Amino acid sequence: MTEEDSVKRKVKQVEGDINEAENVRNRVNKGAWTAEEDQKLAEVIAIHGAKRWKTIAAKAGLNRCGKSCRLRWLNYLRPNIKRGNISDQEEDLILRLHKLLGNRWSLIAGRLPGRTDNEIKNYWNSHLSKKMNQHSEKESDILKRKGCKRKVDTELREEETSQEFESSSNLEFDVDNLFDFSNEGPDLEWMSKFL
DNA sequence: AACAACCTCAACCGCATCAGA
DNA sequence: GTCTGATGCGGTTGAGGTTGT
Repeated sequence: MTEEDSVKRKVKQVEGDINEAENVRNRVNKGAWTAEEDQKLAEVIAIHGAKRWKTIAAKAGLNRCGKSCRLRWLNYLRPNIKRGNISDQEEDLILRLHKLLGNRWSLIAGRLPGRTDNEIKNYWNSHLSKKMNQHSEKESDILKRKGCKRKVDTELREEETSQEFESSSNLEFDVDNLFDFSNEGPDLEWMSKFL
């Protein structure tokens, strides 16, 4: 694609965004969903399937944009959604997958049945990122003081905490299944080969 | 009791990519 | 090959709840 094409595309996208923004200002509902909206959306999806979100929004008589309907369905209304209480095993899985994949939340979520990318992203940002920071701080602290002949009690305790963190990661799960990326498309084939 | 600070999570936004005409 | 609308993704925001002072 030439630079000119890319500029044209950009302009179109901006125009589209402006239109969407105007729509939003004029008529589209925003903010928290009501039980009534949820029900309407679920009914329409049951009939027409979870695709053509703009049409679904219109058919349901919701003053919502398609994007909003899609998000609501995927993160809240979809069947088999697990809510709350991420288990230790799930947390461990998230930590490992994040180490491997980075912030590719949808891929990570794909390995955690019933969990959404949004939920995992939120959980990471509110719980795990802090935990990781604390963990790495402890590690660097110990490294700094490695010259000391004797470890003081507190340092030992910190090491124990660190070991607890590591050992809590030794929960059981199907590694082969977890790290089988063969169905994720060509961009992750390298990972399958690598593993 | 009142207020501020902090935390959580649902929802929105902007952009990239896909798919069909 | 190009255009355009639809979809998917990750980052960000903000309302509401909780905790601390």
